[in-house]
Amino acid sequence: MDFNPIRRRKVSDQIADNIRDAIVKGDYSPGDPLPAEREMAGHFGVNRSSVREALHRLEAWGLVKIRHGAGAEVADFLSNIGLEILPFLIAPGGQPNFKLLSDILDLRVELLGWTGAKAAQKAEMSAVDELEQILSQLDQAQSTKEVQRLDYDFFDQMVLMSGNRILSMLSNLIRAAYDKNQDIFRSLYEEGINTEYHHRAVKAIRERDAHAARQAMGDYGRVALGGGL
Amino acid sequence: MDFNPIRRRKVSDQIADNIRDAIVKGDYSPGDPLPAEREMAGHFGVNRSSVREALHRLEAWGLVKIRHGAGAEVADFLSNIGLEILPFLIAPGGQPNFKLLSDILDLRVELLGWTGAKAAQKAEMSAVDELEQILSQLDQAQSTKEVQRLDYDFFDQMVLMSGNRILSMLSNLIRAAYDKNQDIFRSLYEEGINTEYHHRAVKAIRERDAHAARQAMGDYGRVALGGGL
DNA sequence: CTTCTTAGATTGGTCCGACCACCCGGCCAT
DNA sequence: ATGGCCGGGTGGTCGGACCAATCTAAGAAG
Repeated sequence: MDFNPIRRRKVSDQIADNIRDAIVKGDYSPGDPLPAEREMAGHFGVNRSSVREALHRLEAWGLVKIRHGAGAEVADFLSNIGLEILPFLIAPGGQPNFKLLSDILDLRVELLGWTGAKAAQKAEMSAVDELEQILSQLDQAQSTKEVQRLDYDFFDQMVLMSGNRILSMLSNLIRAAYDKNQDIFRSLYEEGINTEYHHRAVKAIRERDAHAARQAMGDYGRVALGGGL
Repeated sequence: MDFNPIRRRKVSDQIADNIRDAIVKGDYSPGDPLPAEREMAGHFGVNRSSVREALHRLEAWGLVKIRHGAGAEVADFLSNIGLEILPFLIAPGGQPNFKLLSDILDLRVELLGWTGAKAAQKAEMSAVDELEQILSQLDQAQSTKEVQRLDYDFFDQMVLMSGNRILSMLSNLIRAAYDKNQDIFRSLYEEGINTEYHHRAVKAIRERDAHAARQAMGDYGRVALGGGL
């Protein structure tokens, strides 16, 4: 038996994806009115309830604004938008948004350094062992894909060690953005990576040297990631 | 004209608030099953559609997980949760979550410094003028509430000047968390604030001295904000 | 006894049609 | 020009029905 899995998606999910893509691709700009619920339902050939559900999900994500009696319109982008749709903003319609990408990398570089420092202050030694284990796997990794995944795992583990929950949430979002656009970020890893910085960071964390850990991770972000774009 | 606004809330909004509060207060823990939609509808005396709408909004925020045929359960908190509900996590049931508060302040201090540095690099001079204007208002402010608001405005303006959109989104979320819990954060401002750091930061930004700007804002975060909790 | 099957009950997903609440624009009397 | 009225369009809620996925427990097979 070797059939493809049956992919069953909720109607409302598909509708939501449809509208979301249309918005991030630029078919609708902030302030533009969206078609009425009844109209969309007719267009898609589904019940109005499903359209409503989709529309309300997009509203919860901050993409659209719904006003009773006056219809729905595209919300003011990038000001109050939920970070959940960040992954979809990175490459709308396949075209990478380089300004946004560089913003993300900038922030990540900063957070890398801080995360290293915090981890050095708070980490349990058992967690450091796990971090070292990930690093050894990273050293032996063959494929680009594997290197990419382990590099992210390394950062995730460090975030965990920092003990800051907000940072965890934020890291999850950035990770989601990376995962959904793997091919775009892959180019950063195609020539392999230099794990010298990782080793410096682990050493610094083990010695509880926050300053050195910050330096190591910050250098890594600037040299390995920042230069790639 | 000085009337109070008439507020009319959607049924589904009230339901969503109800369930959200029950969850963040701890009446339901991650993994716990929620009552069935039909049951809730009967309990609240509303139609099932409204309950569904509320439930799906909470799902979009990452608070609950809905499985077709198996009911809804509280999602694994704080791992994949949307940052939109951060404001409600700060003081569930009126009890401040000090661990979370300190996490937020920690992150804010770090971001303050970075924001200052970025602003020094990228800011338009006209924006610096606006920043200075906010600061002069801050110097003359009388009430605690006013000081609090202007201090936030000062930071917001600097975020704008940094030009990083991700930082803007993040800053909006933190600001929302502050606004919804003003009374908790007010204690930080009750003895007035020392605007020395603000002045140092403005001066550094005007001279495009990124290092000095980072130092000034970082110091402010550590001394004025970090010490209060 | 344990394990597997299966039928029924439970729950979320979708649909339909109806009505209410609200917003907007145009028309009219003032 | 102003305010009030009204009608059409829109989102919000309702109730009821059926479909689809899941769970549960009784019964069959070993």
